[in-house]
Amino acid sequence: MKFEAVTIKDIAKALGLSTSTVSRALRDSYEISPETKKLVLDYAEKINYQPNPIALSLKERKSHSIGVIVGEIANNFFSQIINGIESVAKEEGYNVIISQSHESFDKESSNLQYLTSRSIDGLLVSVSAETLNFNNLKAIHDKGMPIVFFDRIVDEIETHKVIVDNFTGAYNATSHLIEMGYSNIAHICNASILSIAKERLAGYLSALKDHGMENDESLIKYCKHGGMIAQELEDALKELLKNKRKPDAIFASSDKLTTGCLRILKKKKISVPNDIGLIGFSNGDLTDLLDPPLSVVRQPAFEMGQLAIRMLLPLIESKYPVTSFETKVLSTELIIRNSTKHQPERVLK
Amino acid sequence: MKFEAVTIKDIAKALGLSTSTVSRALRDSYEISPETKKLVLDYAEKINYQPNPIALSLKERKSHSIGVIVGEIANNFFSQIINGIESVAKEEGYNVIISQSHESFDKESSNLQYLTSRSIDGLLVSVSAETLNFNNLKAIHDKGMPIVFFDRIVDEIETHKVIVDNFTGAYNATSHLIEMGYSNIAHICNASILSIAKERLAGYLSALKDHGMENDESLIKYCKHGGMIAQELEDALKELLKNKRKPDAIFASSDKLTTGCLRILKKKKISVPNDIGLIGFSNGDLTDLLDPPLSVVRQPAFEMGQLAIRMLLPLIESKYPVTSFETKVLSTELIIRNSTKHQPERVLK
DNA sequence: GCCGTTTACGCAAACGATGTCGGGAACGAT
DNA sequence: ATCGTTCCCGACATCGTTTGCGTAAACGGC
Repeated sequence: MKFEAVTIKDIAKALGLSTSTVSRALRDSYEISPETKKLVLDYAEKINYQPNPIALSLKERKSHSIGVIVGEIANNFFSQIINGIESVAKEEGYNVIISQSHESFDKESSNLQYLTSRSIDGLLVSVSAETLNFNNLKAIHDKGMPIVFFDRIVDEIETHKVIVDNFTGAYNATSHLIEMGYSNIAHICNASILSIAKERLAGYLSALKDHGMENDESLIKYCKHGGMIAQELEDALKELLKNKRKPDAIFASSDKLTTGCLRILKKKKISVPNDIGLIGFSNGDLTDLLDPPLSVVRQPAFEMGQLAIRMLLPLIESKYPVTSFETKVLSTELIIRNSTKHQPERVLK
Repeated sequence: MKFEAVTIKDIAKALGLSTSTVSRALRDSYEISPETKKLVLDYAEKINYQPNPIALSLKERKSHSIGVIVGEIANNFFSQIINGIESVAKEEGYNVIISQSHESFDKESSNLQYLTSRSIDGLLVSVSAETLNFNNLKAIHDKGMPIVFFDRIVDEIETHKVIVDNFTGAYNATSHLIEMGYSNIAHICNASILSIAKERLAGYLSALKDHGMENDESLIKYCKHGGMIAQELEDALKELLKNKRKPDAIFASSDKLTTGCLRILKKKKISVPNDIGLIGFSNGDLTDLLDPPLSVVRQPAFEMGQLAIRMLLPLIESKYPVTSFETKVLSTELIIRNSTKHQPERVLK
């Protein structure tokens, strides 16, 4: 059963005008007399005329839709980003089509394929944890599709990018742990190929070094599915706990890894923060209510989303290929709560 | 800068054929000779031809997009529903356009307006907490737009609907509180106009009655913005705590209200579950890690999403108006954790 | 009264694809 | 040789809208 819409032709017929006249009247062209304009406008209003966006898209070769690829919308970080994107998109008359990679390379590829086949005007992408090569993205970009990367960027593709200062975020989180008295600090991160994983690892290492602590490779664990597969995190943690240098604190690199750690530690009856301190990147809205309340590195996700689309639109609307690109870097915020609070030694003081 | 796509014309020109022949060859029409078909198919493959969905939409007067209106995607309940919707949509070749009401009637109306102007084929709706009248929805539905309601349905509009058994969910939650020894059970719910609020209230009242407890109006509080405005929940709770019959347990009607209660009670240093027991509808994925772990009524959100779109598609694709509708009711699940655990009296036993 | 200019509108092509119709070529049957 | 089929394929219209161009009518200047 279809939804019958009124077209410009209906107006033309009803008023005894041509479609061109109606079209121009609606667009307030100088070629149309004020009387005719009023006639058309009033009638259009009366029958609630809505221009058909599909016809317009065909004519303009622009769909006014942009595709967004995120890990999963259930993740607060991404849902906040999407809110930022949508707030701008709506203002500017763009549609947003969201697709989720669920951190799988295959899903990401098929989403990419799907989105481009749906003729979108541009793409906002945060690559999945599993992504090993960027050939698909590169091919699409080379064909002229405007892309802006956010969060998990791709160095190999030259375009605008929006990230946070992952290095400093990780540096501060690690330094905080050190200052709280933790000395064997483990780091659980995403697949090592990811930009965010590299930067956060570097921040972690730099903080250790600056505080005169040595780097111990056995305290660094990679979760190449970003924690989407529960087992990989469980294995990583198991290895850490069996490690001859046993960690007394964990810095986790993502939302899922952080809360995942907490869940496993609880199951193993390991007390946070007394046995092990825990801090991680997270934009969850319940971290303050957890047991214990989590110390987190928070990212300005809403702003990232806004910025990303604000950078994308000029690429879409530019008549000539853009050749100069920039990478915007936003700051993270360190929120200290009880999960990194007291070391046993400190309690005794 | 635009993304130049290859069209059927390019193929026709390159092969010295007409566009109609190419079109038919691609659609494997019997009117085309096997040789020509192979020629066209091979060439199309080679230059990676993708049919333009916009042109198709214009021709077929179908956009192959459906609109979804939810409260907010940051809410796990809704993001799970969306996952369910997308899983089916993708299979069936439909696009999903998500819009968030943020529980505001104005935003819902403008989203509705926006979605219909984008020529969608159908609509999946869970009305906002603030929605006072359904005139907009009704007008759109009367014009022939297929709509399926889920979660928060609208009785006044006759169409397919998907809900959970809110009555039983609430009944079981309330009964559980009673069985745990709580006797002054408050209920915090959404705007009283909402279907879910009515049904859950009824379940709550019925459980009280069946256990020989009397209904006390002063223990029932409505949050007409669904907890989106922090103050309203804080006020509701303040009143409850000042009430002459002071509640020793709270049954909250939604995710946001449940975790919101917990946050406020913590701030007021009121212990859950010792001072006050807490249970609520929630699909959050961290409720087990909260302090205390929350007892919840969980809804099969993913299935609801799948069911909703599965009911919508026939409405869209039917050639004649559908006049017979059904309402599917799914079961909720009661998950018992510590937030409803022990009453002081019980501890002493 | 002739011509140039302005005003106000219509015609038709175009965007990419599909579908209806019609027709040329090849073939067999008579 | 003529006719009827069948097989392939092209011309054209169409979906709803915009836009370049053409043009009739009105008007003003001399």
